[in-house]
Amino acid sequence: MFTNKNTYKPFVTVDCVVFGLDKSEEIRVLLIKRAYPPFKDSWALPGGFVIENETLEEAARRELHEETGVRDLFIEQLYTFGKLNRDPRGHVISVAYYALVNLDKHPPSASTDASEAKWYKLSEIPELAFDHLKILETATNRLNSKVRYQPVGFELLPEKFTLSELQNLYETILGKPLNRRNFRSKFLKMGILEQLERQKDVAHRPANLYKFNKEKYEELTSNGFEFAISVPKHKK
Amino acid sequence: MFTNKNTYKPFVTVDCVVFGLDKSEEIRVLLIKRAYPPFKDSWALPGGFVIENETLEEAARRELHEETGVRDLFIEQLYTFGKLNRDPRGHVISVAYYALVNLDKHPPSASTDASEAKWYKLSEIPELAFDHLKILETATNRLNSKVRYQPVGFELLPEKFTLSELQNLYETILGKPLNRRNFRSKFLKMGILEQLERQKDVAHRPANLYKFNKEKYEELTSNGFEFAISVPKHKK
DNA sequence: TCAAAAGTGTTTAGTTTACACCCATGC
DNA sequence: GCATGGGTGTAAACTAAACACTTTTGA
Repeated sequence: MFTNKNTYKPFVTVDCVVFGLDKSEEIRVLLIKRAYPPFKDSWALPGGFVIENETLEEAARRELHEETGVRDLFIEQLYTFGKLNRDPRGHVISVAYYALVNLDKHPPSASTDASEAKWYKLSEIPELAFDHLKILETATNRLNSKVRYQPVGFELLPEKFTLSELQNLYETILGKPLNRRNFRSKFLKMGILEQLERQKDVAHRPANLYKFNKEKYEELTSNGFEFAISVPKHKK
Repeated sequence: MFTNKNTYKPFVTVDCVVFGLDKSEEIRVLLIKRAYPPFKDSWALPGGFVIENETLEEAARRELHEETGVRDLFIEQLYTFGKLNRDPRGHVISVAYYALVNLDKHPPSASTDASEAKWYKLSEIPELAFDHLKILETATNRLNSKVRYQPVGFELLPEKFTLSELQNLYETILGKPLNRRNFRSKFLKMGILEQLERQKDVAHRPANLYKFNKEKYEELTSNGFEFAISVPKHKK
């Protein structure tokens, strides 16, 4: 070791903002009820201390699995929070991640470490421990800009989805109504959706199902294609 | 303290990618020659350990000042690097920042802690310590997308600049030639540039000088304006 | 036959791209 | 008077936005 033995070390945690889309087509966030102090019994983002021999992303995935049972989801680093008084235990730096998941695959249940885990609608977030509200706000902002420039929305949908479901997702995340015809033609013209069979047993004209063709997306991208969803300026 | 005394703590450092624009209109990066092991005498990004009672951004600004003498520049968090073997001293997590600065204000000199500091052209980066090349690549990618969607380019220019200087900057960062008339009309139409007096003592028709009107930009932004510079797809 | 959601075409406005010539200055 | 970079107008192609009616199914 070359470092001075007295080199100061803050604590390092990871926290995860897990976004999920339920059947009612609302975005929800996974929160856990803290089983131990500080903030015992408060709602908080799943997360915890980074341990030895573990990268940050590994820590995020481990904590998510331990506290909520979910595994193998789309995850990306969000921001690192290092304000001095964000944690009563001392100088605790939190590397925040956000994750996207489809709720059909990961139903609202599974809790092990934490005393409870629950999917909350964005409009009904309870008071949160630490600076977790700020982390959550940072994550929703990031999600909002991310869906416009990268095809991450599909992570929230089931593998097969209708164009209406896709549009609903975008409207929910962007908080604005989008024109149906423009939305459809835009996505279809991109050529990144693979058309599948039609819906069955719905009480209306059955919609076509599609899946996201990742290979095609990557091929187009490497040829200069840029994924972008424009948001009308004058509609609220 | 509520934490178990045995809670594991990695080291936490900050590293800064400082971009500067010199008079020859090339982007340069500030590197320091390391005065101590590990990687003694190697070139590296300025940075160092986070100390007590200090936020991450404070640490980044302090290290920058100590090692290179520069102060008060535009700085933003980039990404946090936490791979296990990125530092021979053990588990060292680095929170990276990037900064933008005009080289006229901060000439290539000032070194205190480090044995040497130097502005390198992006095309002539020497071998770097740790994973600093990766951090630098992450930063150039970020700068590339950032200038397209936020008016940060002005941070690299002197307060008063010509439209040609602005265009040069964009061409350098984006790595593509832009059409002069389209570039000019686009920026002028935005209404975020304030026209000043003309250049003096140049051996050609003197150009108009402009400055970035931040208040105007913020006013427009709050009314739905979105800053965006499109990059022609078919030109290399 | 009705309700419910799917699907479709066209016009208009705005933006992006591409292009070539004259202008003002110092030397 | 010439070299140097500054400055301008316009047409064509494309993209975004706005709009209303018909189709298919299950109940």
